[in-house]
Amino acid sequence: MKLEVQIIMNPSLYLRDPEQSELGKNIIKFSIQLIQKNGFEAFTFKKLAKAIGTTEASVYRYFENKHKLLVYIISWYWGWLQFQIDYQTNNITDPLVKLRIVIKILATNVEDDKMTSHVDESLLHQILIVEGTKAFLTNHVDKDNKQQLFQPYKDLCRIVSNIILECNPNYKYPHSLASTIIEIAHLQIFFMYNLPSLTDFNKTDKEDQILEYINNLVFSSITK
Amino acid sequence: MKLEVQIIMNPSLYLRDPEQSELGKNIIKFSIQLIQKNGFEAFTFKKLAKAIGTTEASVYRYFENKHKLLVYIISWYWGWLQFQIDYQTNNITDPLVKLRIVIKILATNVEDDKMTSHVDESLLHQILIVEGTKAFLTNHVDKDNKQQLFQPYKDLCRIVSNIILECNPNYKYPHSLASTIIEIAHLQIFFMYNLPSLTDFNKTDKEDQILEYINNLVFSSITK
DNA sequence: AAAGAATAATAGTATTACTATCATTTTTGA
DNA sequence: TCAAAAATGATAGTAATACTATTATTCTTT
Repeated sequence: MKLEVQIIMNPSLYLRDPEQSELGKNIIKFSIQLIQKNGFEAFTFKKLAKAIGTTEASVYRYFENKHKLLVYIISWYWGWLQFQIDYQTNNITDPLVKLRIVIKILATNVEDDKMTSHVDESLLHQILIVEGTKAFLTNHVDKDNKQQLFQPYKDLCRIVSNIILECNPNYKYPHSLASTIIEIAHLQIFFMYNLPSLTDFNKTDKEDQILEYINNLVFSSITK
Repeated sequence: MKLEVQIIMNPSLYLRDPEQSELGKNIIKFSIQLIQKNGFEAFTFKKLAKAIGTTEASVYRYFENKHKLLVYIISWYWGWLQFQIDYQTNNITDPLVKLRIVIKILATNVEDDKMTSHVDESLLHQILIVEGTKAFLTNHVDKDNKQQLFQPYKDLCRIVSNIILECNPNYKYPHSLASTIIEIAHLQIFFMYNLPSLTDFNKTDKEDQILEYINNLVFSSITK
């Protein structure tokens, strides 16, 4: 028996649901590979079509444009992370332990999850580090937001902020701290690899150090 | 008598120094206006040329491409902030007070500085919030970094991290905390205006709240 | 007044970001 | 199982972008 996890996506993100066909799944799979490899700016539907062995026109039947496709795969990742958090903190009662687990999920590299056949979460995590904020750092963020495109991100933040409040019901900035954890984890990983003088981490024991830094930041702030 | 501050820029950023001519200064001035108004993605040299009343070819004599121009204005801002920090923390001996001033400089909106005639720092700050990370979140970050394009950002972080160490010589993550302060300030401001459910701030007393949040985060972490 | 530098005017190329049309293949459901 | 519908492929075309090249004009400097 093969278990498959399916993340429910906002239909505004696509024209035709990519989960419903082989071509659709290939669009997702090869997009992740190409964006991770060459970056979002260099990514075009023409190159994607060529990699898949289909035509540009066919890709356009699934996604309006490459930005929507980026938001799709990023939202997918937020949904998947939410599932990971639910799963891995299940049955844990101590909120401090829970928060520590959550931070680990948010701040360290992931392995490919075999429960999702056409998505490589490890590549996706690398995309999130470099391209994650480009989903909303646009001049049409308002329009996108009205279409609920960022709901999975908001949901994730809400879940994390609730755990923060369990740790300290009087903490004044649970949502900001949640979004801070997520974004700082990405930025510090990026800096460590690309602009190391902006961090205090070296490439041995890398993830552990970043984890320690974020844990220190978070726990000293909420337990003070 | 009119005092003018001049920020020294890395010559790799431009083909012809924009400070040395009227056209060059107009390129900077109108770039800031257009990027702030429509976002970096919608910004083109053709539109810029039209706004200035010159031609695309003339703009290309100053800057290789629009990304270099973005990095130019962003670097300019880092240089200007460094000057602000030097200036505003001069003669202050208590490092905790110093750090508090630095955080305020990094995390709140700025007013247009009359000492720099063709640069509107207030607009520039808004550009930094939305486009700042796009300077380095590219697939050519390594090449750009080797050309020292991010030196002003690194210098700024080093200065801030030194102040952090003055506060607590045993603090383990001064560089990471410095880059965290800068980036989180921008992100939280962006979220507050565009995706408020990712923050705990509302639009009254906005800057004060973000400042409080960052101060809480920083000081609880380094004084613990 | 001449030389040199900067700018303007214009044109052109390759790529990107799409849209449209029509033929072919695959799916489906009566 | 056969016809209709849906999905895909093949091809073409457009407007905008991101440049490069060429020549004419104007502006500076000695």
